[in-house]
Amino acid sequence: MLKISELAAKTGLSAHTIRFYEKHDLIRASERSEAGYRYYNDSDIRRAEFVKAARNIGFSLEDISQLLSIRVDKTSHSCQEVTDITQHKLDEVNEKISELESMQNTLQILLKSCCGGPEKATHCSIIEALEAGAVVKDRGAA
Amino acid sequence: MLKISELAAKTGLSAHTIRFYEKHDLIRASERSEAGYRYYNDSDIRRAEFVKAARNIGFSLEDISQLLSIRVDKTSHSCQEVTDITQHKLDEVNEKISELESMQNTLQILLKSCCGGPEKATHCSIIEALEAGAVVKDRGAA
DNA sequence: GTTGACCTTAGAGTCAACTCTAAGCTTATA
DNA sequence: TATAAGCTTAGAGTTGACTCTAAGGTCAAC
Repeated sequence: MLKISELAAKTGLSAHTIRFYEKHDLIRASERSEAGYRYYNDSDIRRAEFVKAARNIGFSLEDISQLLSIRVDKTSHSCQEVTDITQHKLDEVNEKISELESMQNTLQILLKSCCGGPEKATHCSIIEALEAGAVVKDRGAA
Repeated sequence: MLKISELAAKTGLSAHTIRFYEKHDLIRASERSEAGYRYYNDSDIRRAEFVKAARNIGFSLEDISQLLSIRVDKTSHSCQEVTDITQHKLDEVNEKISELESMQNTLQILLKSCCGGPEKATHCSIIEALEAGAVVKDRGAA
């Protein structure tokens, strides 16, 4: 049985974050001491580690909430539900990557075009490019 | 001279956003009608388009604020100041891309490992991987 | 027996960049 | 002239994931 600071040390989450996750039903402390201190058993610890692993991969708390409800009752859920969540996350990640690569590209071009020296910025090609509307791609309603 | 909705149409920003940018000193309306309506002249419009271009590339409002102060007094600033801002942004973008690629990688591995079918999730390999601590990389204090 | 580290709670604050609301003028159109 | 579209303001709300605060109770060590 671990106290909250011990669970924090074990998972790499802060005690604050653990309480915050509890409020959102992601982590539970099966027991409490008489004084109200949280105590985490093995099952609680595994659940907390599951949450941390999912978080590291980039799943949102909402995603994790769904994954947890699958985890606690595996026979009522299919693999497809799990892959749907995972695929959806991958789609999001892929989209963000392309947005960022587009920015990366433009930034690299801008950097190459500019001397970057102590010269006055009077004819700075980066400023000029922005004035000319150095358009990459409108990120729209993303 | 354009009214706010016309500037909005021209730049692709919303009127709300234009007012919001004004509050943050990014965009100005050089004139106002007697009733208080904003009117944008050519210089205002170019400034607004500069802001939009910089925003599309991914610069923060804070970055843009700096770029604008260079733009309005180019002789007091050097190209190096501009490339510093740009390089810093590129570094940020590069870091986010690697984080996302790490997530992408893990998600792809997870998806490949799972049947994704209508089978019960009893032995779902994605859930199992998360239980085993499918660690990618701690995103730390980023 | 007292310091200091640790725990509790409810609730507020943070960040960035919007986005919206309410209440009330102004202007253009039919 | 009436209606609708458009403009004004200050200020509040949104999103997601924390992060911190205040005020106080608990526990281990010296």
